Amino acid sequence: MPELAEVEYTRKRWDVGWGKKIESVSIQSNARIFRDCDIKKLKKELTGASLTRSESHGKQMIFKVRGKGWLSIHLGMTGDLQVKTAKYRKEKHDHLILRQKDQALVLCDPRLFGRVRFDSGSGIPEWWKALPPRIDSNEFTLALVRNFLKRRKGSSLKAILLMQEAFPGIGNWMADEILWRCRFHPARLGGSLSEVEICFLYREIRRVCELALKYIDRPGDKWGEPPANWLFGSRWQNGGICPKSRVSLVREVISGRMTCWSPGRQPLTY
DNA sequence: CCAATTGTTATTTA
DNA sequence: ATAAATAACAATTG
Repeated sequence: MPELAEVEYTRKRWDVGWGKKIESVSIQSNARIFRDCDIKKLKKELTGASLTRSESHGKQMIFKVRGKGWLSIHLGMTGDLQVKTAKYRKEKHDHLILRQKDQALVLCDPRLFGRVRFDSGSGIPEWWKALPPRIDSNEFTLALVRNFLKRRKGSSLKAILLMQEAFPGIGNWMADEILWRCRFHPARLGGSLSEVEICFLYREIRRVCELALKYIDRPGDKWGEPPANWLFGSRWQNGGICPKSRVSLVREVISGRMTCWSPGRQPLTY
């Protein structure tokens, strides 16, 4: 479910717990999301500590645990962070609950594709520093995109945009949105783009990320939605209409992922 | 019972 | 050997 902007929104949900002591920690210890994690250590280090700051990077989130280390969370497909009252009772898919005096910080994840880890030490973990350049940073350059397309010249554009080692935070709906704006068929191969088309792709990747944050990551109990003239609002229901060309949208599996595209503006021509 | 799900990764195929 | 495709992971919903 969550892509770059939804992750950023969700990360901030726990901001209300900053600096407040974690009185107790409850963990569903056999959950798959802890597969990279020493659960006993996690519980020991979090109990009595407090969170002091956090950030996100693509689909990853990290929380600083004062004096102890770093808690990081990937939400997978169905993960969510919530804030409940102090008396909240654990529900079926809750896996980590940080209980504070006046509230409970809850991680729930029905499908368990998420991932939790804990790193000791005061400096941010090495693996975090080694993440690929954020799409909104100066290090995310046209040359980076050009080289990556060349390296993956035999893969579809759809598959390429989903590769987190180059496009951290882009997921299924954002990939479709970018290709729809560029007017590229999602099955086109990475090696088929002209220099001008690569520039186009680069620009729309940056723009969709920037605008997704603007529309989705806004204050309130629920994240926002992009405007009605995006593909986003029409892509899920069958028989959706392309907001630009007014043609019926197609939903089909491309490179193993359900993909929505518009025959009215995304021809499969090179 | 069958199909489908906004993510990642191990395994298989080419 | 590499790159790309596919299956698998788990749980729920239509």
